[in-house]
Amino acid sequence: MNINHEVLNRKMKEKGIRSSYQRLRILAYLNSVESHPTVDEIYHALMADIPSLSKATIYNTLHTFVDAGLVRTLSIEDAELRYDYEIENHGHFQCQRCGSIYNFKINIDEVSINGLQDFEIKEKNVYFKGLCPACQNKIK
Amino acid sequence: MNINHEVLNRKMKEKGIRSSYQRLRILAYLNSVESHPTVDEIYHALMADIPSLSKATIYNTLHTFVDAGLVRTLSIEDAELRYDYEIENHGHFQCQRCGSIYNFKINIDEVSINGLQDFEIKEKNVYFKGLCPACQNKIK
DNA sequence: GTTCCTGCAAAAGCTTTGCAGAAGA
DNA sequence: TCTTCTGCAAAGCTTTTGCAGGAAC
Repeated sequence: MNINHEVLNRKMKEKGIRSSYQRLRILAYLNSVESHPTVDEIYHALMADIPSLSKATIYNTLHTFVDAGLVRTLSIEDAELRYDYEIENHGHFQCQRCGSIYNFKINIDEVSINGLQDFEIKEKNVYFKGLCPACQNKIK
Repeated sequence: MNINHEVLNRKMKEKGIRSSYQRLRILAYLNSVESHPTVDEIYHALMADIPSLSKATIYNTLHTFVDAGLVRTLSIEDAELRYDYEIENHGHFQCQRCGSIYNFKINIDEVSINGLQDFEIKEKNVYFKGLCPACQNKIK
């Protein structure tokens, strides 16, 4: 087992999640990719190594991770939910042509808002939509 | 036909959408409610007046509206899409306890971002999650 | 008259759930 | 040993699609 896997196993135990091979591989995959994969993408990526892997297991595992605060969901008007290993505040940009999702840095706390005086804010999300550089070139 | 309906009919024609009774009623409903209804909510709200109304018609109509830029979709990690008559930039707050969605004012353009130098941004969305005032009181 | 919309039904796709066997603590 | 997880299958939901009849232009 490589060092990264030990770190991830420790993270799971810290959150009170029992470790298993499937859970470790799913978490490691989320941790390794920059995209924000759907359940289907995770499934196809791991199927080669874990032929017995079931989609239901991926759904269950991701719910466990989300409930524990280990990963979070991200939805940008998609039919499928996407999952994000990063918990820290950052924005997401989705290209309307190719569908790819990119991260960007944003300090949302410096912006002024109005109308949430008595609300308890626990999570802030920002997502932009438009055209990525590659797709702008293709359209020209 | 009331004045509001005339305005909405004109709006549809401006966007090149053929008018119909169902479309008018769906658009009027979106325009009248402050919530951000799902297809199912729209369906149940209009069923009493239009017993023959089909869900497929609502789906088709909303796609037509979205494509024309008359309404927009809004998704906050929900299984169902929600629809929003407001096109202007504003933020959405969803209560994690009761699920209600509230609008708030935010001037997202005043915040600094990093990492989207060559991207063409067409739409900016902000959504927060947490507890609304009513649910904070209930928990205490 | 031609075009496009509606409603029904069926299909497709994502997600959840029940359960028996297997694996982890 | 006891608890919890996995994988399969089936079910549940949301959304899409094909088509005949009807409404809008």
